[in-house]
Amino acid sequence: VSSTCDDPRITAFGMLIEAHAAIAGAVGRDLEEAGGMPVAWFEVLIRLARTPGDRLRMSELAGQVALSTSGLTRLVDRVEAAGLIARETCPSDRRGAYAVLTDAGRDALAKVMPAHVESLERRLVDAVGQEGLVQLTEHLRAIRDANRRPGVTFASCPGVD
Amino acid sequence: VSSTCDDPRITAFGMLIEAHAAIAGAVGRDLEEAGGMPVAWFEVLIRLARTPGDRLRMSELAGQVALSTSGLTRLVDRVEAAGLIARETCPSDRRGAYAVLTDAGRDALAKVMPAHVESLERRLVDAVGQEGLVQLTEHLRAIRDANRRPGVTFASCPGVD
DNA sequence: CAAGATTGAATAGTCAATCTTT
DNA sequence: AAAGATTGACTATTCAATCTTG
Repeated sequence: VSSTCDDPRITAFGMLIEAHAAIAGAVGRDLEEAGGMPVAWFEVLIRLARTPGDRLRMSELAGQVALSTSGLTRLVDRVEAAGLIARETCPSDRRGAYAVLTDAGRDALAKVMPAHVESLERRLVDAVGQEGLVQLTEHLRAIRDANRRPGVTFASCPGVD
Repeated sequence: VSSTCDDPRITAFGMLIEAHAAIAGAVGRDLEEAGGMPVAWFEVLIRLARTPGDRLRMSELAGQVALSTSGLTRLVDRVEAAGLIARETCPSDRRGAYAVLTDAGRDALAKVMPAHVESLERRLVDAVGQEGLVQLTEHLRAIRDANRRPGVTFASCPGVD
């Protein structure tokens, strides 16, 4: 039975699932402690902060945080209710909406950032090393790019991956 | 604002989230097509098939598939209802339960395996290469090991990572 | 009373259908 | 009629509480 079970591809895939769950869980707990913020919220805030104008279209943001558009709508609902982001209708295309970082959101982000970076240093860099971090990032980027969702092409907004 | 936002540690973490979602989604869709089986079911079956006796304690299995014990209880409920695994009480400690692969489960696994491996070859190996796959696996293993959940130590059952 | 597993209540996510604008 | 976003119905997961056995 076991012949194909130890296939390196299957092992790699299983490891991706385990590693993701382990570190997302651990970093999430760190973040809750530090700033009382779910890791999904942080991902939204940081993606916005990285973008010129501190704003991103809903679809684009959905792709970046790896959620369906409906999942993102609900996540944005929650973060907006907390006052950390706001919605703005796109002036040039009134079907579209932007999620925009508020001042409170910028502050919240700045507040948790040091603890978060320290958490990542400990949980990520200590595990794989400086050099490993670079390798790992490139591999993961290749995997992401090779497996983007069919629908989520969306090429507007300047590409700040 | 943007200074710390492009920190390589933050980028790496974000990439892990995106890559995981992208490939888990894609492979999951492939698997549904091929064998009509959710990827979570496959993860359960393969972990059992890799173990001597084709059985694993509930807690141990929970750790391996990256679920809480209650999450695993429910997943096992579903897979058991489909007849692919069965529960057995542990003879030496009647608090504990084993999840055991059934013949039907072994068959189902064998049936989807070729398509699954082909899917991984395309989506994983084509993206990072043969050599990359090995590097990636080791990095992920390091991350997993460095961030195991506090409660999920559980040292019984022979260790077939 | 601690450990292993399960259950209840609550949360977050998905897919399919809908609404608005192009 | 297609694109962007939202909503409704449903599924899967978690945390906290419970039950059983050691």
